[in-house]
Amino acid sequence: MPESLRRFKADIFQALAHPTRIAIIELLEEGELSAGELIEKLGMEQANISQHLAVLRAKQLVVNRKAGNQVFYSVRDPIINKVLALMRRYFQKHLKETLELLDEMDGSTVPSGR
Amino acid sequence: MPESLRRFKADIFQALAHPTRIAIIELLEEGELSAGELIEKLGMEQANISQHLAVLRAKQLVVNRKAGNQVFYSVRDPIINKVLALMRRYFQKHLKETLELLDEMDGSTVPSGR
DNA sequence: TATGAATATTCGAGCCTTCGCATATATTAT
DNA sequence: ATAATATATGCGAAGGCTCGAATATTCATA
Repeated sequence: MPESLRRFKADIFQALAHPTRIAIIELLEEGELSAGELIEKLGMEQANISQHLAVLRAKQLVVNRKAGNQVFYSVRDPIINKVLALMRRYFQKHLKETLELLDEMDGSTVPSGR
Repeated sequence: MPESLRRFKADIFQALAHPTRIAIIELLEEGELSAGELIEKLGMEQANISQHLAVLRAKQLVVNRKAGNQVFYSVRDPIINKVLALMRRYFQKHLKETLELLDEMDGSTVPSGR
């Protein structure tokens, strides 16, 4: 497999390699949402979300549809949803180690039992 | 879903977001290989491959087994292979647009046309 | 213990990404 | 044309990632 194709895949993973963008895709799994709705649900800066949407658009992970003065986004291909679903399965399968990893990587997340 | 879990997923995607690391995982799909064999097959700097292996290890995408003075690597969970297989399907499905994307993103990949 | 082979780690420079802020564009209504 | 709302884009600082070179570590063998 040529390097350029690997870079193409790598770029898609790169687009998914941000918590906010994962949140966006996961919100869109249930159906299309306007930029404004995404901003509201995520509770982040408008410009910030818009930039992340631009990244997802550039890699064509999402498509947008204009309606009036709003722009609605949706996931371009359900394969992407399947990828995220697989990741959820992976996460559940390795839950214990995941929690330990999260603990190591970020002390603020896993204090005591709970 | 809490932010920490999204970051966990994002970190895994981040680990996959590099052409060399994708090449490593794809080589390992067919069975375990030693670090030296990977270096040879990939034709890159030893230190470079070792660093990428360290990233994959840190995110637990690969596991390693020591035998003598060699270290053999293999993919930890076939789910990861499935993810890459899905990406191959995604690529094939959108081949045309992919080529256009590659063209836009990196002029060196597409010879003729424009 | 010393030596060589295999692998890992550290360090610094350059590059890319992310965020916040400001500004620009587009659409609708008045 | 102007105001109001929705969305996008440009810019700069801070932080993170990648590479190559040098160094360190581990193991087998003598």
